[in-house]
Amino acid sequence: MPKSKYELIYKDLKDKIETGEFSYQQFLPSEHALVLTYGCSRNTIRRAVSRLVTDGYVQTMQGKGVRNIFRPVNQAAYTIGGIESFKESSIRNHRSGKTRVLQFMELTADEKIFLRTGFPPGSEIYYIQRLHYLDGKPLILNHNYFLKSATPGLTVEIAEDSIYEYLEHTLHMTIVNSQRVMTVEKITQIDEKYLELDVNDYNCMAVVSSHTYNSDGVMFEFTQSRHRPDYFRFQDNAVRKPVV
Amino acid sequence: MPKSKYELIYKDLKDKIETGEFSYQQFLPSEHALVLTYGCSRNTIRRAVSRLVTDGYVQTMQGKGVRNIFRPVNQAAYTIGGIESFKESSIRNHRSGKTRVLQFMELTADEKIFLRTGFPPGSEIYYIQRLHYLDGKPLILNHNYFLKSATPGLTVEIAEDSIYEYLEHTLHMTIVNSQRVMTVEKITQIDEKYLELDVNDYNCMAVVSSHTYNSDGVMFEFTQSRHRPDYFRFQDNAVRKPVV
DNA sequence: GCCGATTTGTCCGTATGTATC
DNA sequence: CGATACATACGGACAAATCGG
Repeated sequence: MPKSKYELIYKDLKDKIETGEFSYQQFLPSEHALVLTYGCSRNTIRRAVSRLVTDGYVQTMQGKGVRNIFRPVNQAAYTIGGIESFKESSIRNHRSGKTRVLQFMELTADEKIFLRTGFPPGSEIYYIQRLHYLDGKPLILNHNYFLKSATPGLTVEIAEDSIYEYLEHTLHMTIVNSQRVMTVEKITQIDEKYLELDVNDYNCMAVVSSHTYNSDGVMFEFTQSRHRPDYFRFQDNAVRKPVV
Repeated sequence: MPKSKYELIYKDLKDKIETGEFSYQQFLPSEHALVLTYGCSRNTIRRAVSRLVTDGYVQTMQGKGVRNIFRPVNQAAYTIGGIESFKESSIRNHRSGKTRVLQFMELTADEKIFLRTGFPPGSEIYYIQRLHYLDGKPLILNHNYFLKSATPGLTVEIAEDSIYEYLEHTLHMTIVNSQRVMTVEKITQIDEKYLELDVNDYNCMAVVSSHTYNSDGVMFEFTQSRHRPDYFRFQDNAVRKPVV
């Protein structure tokens, strides 16, 4: 599939920044120069550059130019702002990921599940408990709740590989956005057992809860990810906006 | 100061969504209709809507429309993606915030500080320890390192009010972006003392480390924020991008 | 301090592509 | 198929900030 022009330019500039073609603190070519280089309109350049800004790769300054502020140390681990499956981020970080399914069951949402997940009572749900290993170490314990009507045909085999791959490639679902909340919670006996934790060492952990939507506007997934505290690391680039 | 047109439209739509003018899952007026309503070009509408998308307020769907997916429960606490001072977020959440300065000193960066903060050895630094109270409860313990050459004239009085206000309004600095990393760490005796924690209850906490840049491309601040685990809550909206 | 050249920021109008209904 | 809606792309205009002469 041919990508859009601004995405190609974005990717090209990103590569050039990552490979050090522009040094730290150096200005990129002006928008006008990039227009000539890529043979496109200024708007298209600006779209590509604005993605680099949200990635924290560059900063733009009116009257001056676009400055490279990328430093290679940033590559590490998980980056907030995008949605990624465990399999995808493992590959991106060149690590070997494995997934073990601890539980796989179908259930009907009751009041208690409604309060936890937001799925209305009576909804048919797949509940899956999975353990994600990175380089042989159990790092993340996931409690997944999938709305059966939106994600029919889930199996243990799919859950062991990649549920997102199944949803996107087989069911042709389009995953759009995910509302996430990060908190710190006490570890449970289940965490202790499967993540090989010692409650005398760490007694709490990072928990990421997410409500995920598809392009039909359906909230089809609620997931609670429980992360080993000593390996948890989330990155983010924040942009200062004028106070509204 | 007159804001730009797309910002005004963004704010207006955001208000209408928050006050429930559009119900959950309902479609907003089409871009064309909004063009007529606001008397502007379609590009301008699209810029406003795209900010709502990154806020997680709406999702756009080609051929269909723009769907409202905002739910009031989202208002809570701190939202990732923007840079906000403690004072600003207190006001935004209609809470009473207070700041107490525990330490205020000037020092010269050595190798150890360089490794922790990224400020090269020899840099003149303000080191400030501050405790942030919300509704009378100590919630956040901050270790601030400010580059003296970029932030001259800091005082205890300023640190008790708002350092960002001083930097932006008095020094006319423009704060651009902040690279943040979230981790979970063991609590220290200092945390225990000032945040009124009991190590037998929680023995670790959420830590947000940030490197902040101004419009001169200078990394002028390193801050480590240590959050009470039982009150820590960070929100985020992630948008699924096509795999690159 | 002023002026002009350069650079990014905002805004407009238009055309075409693609998805939905 | 046509109508509608969002997505991409182009070109042009002017504003605002920066910098050098």
